[in-house]
Amino acid sequence: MFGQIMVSKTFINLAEDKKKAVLQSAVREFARLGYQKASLNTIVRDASISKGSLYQYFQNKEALFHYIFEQFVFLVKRSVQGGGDVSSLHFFSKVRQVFWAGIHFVDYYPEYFQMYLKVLFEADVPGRENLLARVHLFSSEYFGPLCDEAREKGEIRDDIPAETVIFMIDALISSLLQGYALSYLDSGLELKRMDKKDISSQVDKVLLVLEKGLVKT
Amino acid sequence: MFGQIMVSKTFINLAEDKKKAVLQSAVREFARLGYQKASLNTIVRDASISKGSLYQYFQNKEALFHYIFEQFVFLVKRSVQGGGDVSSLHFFSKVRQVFWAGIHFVDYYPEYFQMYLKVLFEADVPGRENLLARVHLFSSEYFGPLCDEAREKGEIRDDIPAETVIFMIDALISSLLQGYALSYLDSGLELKRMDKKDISSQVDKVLLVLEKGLVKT
DNA sequence: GAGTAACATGACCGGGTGGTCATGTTTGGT
DNA sequence: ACCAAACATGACCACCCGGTCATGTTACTC
Repeated sequence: MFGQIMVSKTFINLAEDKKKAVLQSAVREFARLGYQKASLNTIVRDASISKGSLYQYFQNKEALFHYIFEQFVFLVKRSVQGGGDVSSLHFFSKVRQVFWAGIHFVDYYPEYFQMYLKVLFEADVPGRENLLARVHLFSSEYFGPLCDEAREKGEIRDDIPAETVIFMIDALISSLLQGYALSYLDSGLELKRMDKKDISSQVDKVLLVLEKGLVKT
Repeated sequence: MFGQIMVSKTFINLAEDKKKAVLQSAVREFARLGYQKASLNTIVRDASISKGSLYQYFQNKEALFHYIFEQFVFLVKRSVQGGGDVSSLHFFSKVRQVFWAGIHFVDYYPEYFQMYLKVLFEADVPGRENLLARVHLFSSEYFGPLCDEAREKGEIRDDIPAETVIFMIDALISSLLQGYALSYLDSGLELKRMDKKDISSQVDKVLLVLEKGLVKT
């Protein structure tokens, strides 16, 4: 939709290697410093191109950034939805799948994820509300039907609104991924140091509480 | 402890009005733009002082920022601990108290809270890990004993480690406050538009799930 | 009221920024 | 072989930054 506006055909037609180098340098810089502080000078130096070329590919800093964020959204969707057929699973198993999709995303695209976190808390990113809305829209479009279905099947209680359930799942996944991606955000779990098996049992514990509650039965 | 180093006695002896003006301008600017992008020029303009004066009060930008963050930590502690005697309450009532202390904190000190959020996701804040560690230390020092006690009393199940419980409470409180403070972080609850009564019932629902789980009993 | 110490001021500095553009180089069609 | 169009280059621009410092102003002591 924005494709034609934010990136020139010169860039589209570029050799694949060069394209990757430019995108990778840009993602890395945006992940490191956020939108405003990211330096185009650094990006062009890292990507071994000239500044003039960058401005031939993208109209300006904003267009470059939006192009990369679009890539991020695409990768997120593919990660969550590409996890194989899920329709036969129990509600909590589906939620577990999403937890794991998140963990894998951070593993495969750590810089994209960190860039996203930067956008979350940087005030003057152009078009930021739209960018974040797109991510959140995906989240509620995905979990909303899941909740409704689970409620119909009687898998979860019906005196808690779907929005509240989504909120809690969102909060727990976000915090878990943030702790996993950035150790200093970890609130005591030390996820960064765990191997996959320990992380798995952590996720299981969180889901157990979500399912059965903190009070022993 | 750092008091003598990071702020001059000239500033301490300043007229209360002027002191407040300087601090307020600085907090506002750091909240708006984060550490790196915050402009000392803007701060001195807002506070109606000269740049030279600012440098007579604080050694540099970093010292000013650390002084303000220290204020933040002090205000947080006072907000959570100053909520009256709590020792006789049930575990979940205590947790509810902390939720409310957070809501009130955001109401009273929105700029301090936003500044804190900025620090969370800004990479090159000097001494950032220390700053965040101090906040998190307080959180686990507060909730740790609470969990242990609740487990002894049999108020919560004993097959979930305290760290996991703290992680979940932390995640839910953080997300709730972030959604409350910054509407674009809201994941569908629209907390920003609620009155206190609706927020209260939202908190209750989250705590109900935490207590009894999502599966109907 | 003179003298001095504390405090206030803003022009100025080196450096980095996003963005521009005249110039040079490569490419491909004929 | 030639030429035009597409692409690459980096010096350059205006602007803003954090930080400095010579100079001015205020306040207090005797």
